[in-house]
Amino acid sequence: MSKLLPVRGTHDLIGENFRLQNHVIKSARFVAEIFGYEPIETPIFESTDVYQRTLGETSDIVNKEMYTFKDKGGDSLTLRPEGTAGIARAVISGGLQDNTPLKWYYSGPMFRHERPQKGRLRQFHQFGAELIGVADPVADIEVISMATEFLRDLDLLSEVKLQLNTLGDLQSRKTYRETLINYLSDYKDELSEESQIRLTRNPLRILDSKDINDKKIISGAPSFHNFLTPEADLFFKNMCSGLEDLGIEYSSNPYLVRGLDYYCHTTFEFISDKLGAQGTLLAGGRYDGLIPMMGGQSIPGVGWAAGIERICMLIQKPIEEPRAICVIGLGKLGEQEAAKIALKLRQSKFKTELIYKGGLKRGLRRANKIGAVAAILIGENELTNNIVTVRNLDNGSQTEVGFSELDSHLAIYDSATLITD
RNA sequence: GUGGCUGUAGCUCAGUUGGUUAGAGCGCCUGAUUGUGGUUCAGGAGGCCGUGGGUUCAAAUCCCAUCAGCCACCCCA
Repeated sequence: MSKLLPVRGTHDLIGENFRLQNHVIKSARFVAEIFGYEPIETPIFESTDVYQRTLGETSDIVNKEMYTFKDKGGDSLTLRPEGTAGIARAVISGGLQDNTPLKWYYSGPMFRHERPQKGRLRQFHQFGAELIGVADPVADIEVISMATEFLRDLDLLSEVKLQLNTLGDLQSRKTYRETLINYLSDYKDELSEESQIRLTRNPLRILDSKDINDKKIISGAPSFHNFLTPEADLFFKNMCSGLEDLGIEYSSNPYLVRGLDYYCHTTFEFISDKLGAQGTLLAGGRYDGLIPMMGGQSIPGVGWAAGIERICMLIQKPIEEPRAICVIGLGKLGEQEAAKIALKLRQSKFKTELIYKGGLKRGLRRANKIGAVAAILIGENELTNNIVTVRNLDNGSQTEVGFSELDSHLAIYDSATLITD
């Protein structure tokens, strides 16, 4: 047993797992490009206050989950725990506030110091999309529609459910917050320990408590939707009907409360029941207050982020990769020729595996192990006759082919072996 | 940060009420085939039984501690 292990909550991404993640990210990029979004990459760490100011003083992310450190100049820096705050910072830093709408997508690692469990890591990957500068619900609709198409392309739409809620505008939230505290105070002693703390810090979050008793109390609570200002109510209704027009199925969950402070109006989550306790695989909402909160102009935004690892957990079928052609040279001259042929194949974009050493048997065994479609054999016979032997590894048939006809002969394997992107 | 479960070969796991050289399957290596893979057969390598302490004539097995992993709470993608 080695003592050299990856840091808790991190792991190495190798082979199939890596390919699967790449596949998911590739699908997401593809959809984002189709929707007219542009790629952006912000740094993996930011000044600590980028997150501290925006995520909310009461959020757990700020309170206990951030990887914060001082650099050699004494500045407090933080490994990004999520993507949106950094994007908002980039809007301001880049002087892009007059260039709206900004339509961006990003992907990369995020860091949170949490206790790892199923679907929860300390370094994990997100893909996200942001639409900045559009106050109308068309933006919310587009962004949700994009998430839907992303999941459809991955064949996951039947596995997930879309839940929607509105947090209203500031006015709505303020009124409701008071009403809720009023209501819950009567039950204060019956609430779970955690919810009693939430009551003073962030009462809205009691709404999505998992505690059975809390749920009972909440079911009698006044409904948020009755406290929406007419504007907020209209916003939500317009968005819902827009989703319906696009044939997007959703259910309304009045208890869906996002954890981060900058959300307002729309919140949504795509949820699966196959992921254990961490059922949310893609979530987002509207954050009109974020950029002004950071000192920028009053620019609205909507967006979402998807947990790549969580999405990967739902994908069962293996990713199809091109199969290789193996080039096996025998003897010194054979090996030299093999290297030349391998390069030619590679220049023709065939996935090519050059066998470095060992005899024919070893070479073929390796070819079989990596699932190659064919092996090209170059030994004494071939060298003296200026040919190569092409062995079809699926049926064992062999063909002798002249050097010049090799490319055209291999065309029969094109669909299996060519690397196209 | 709190709780529950689990640590035996590269991987997945057996290991009876403590008892002598700790096993299997898969994988790996060699050979049956010195120019022919996948199947088969024969053989081989690989273990401080997570770590440290304790009980005992004797510990993979019982006790304590510690570390790690998983799952859950919390929170979130």
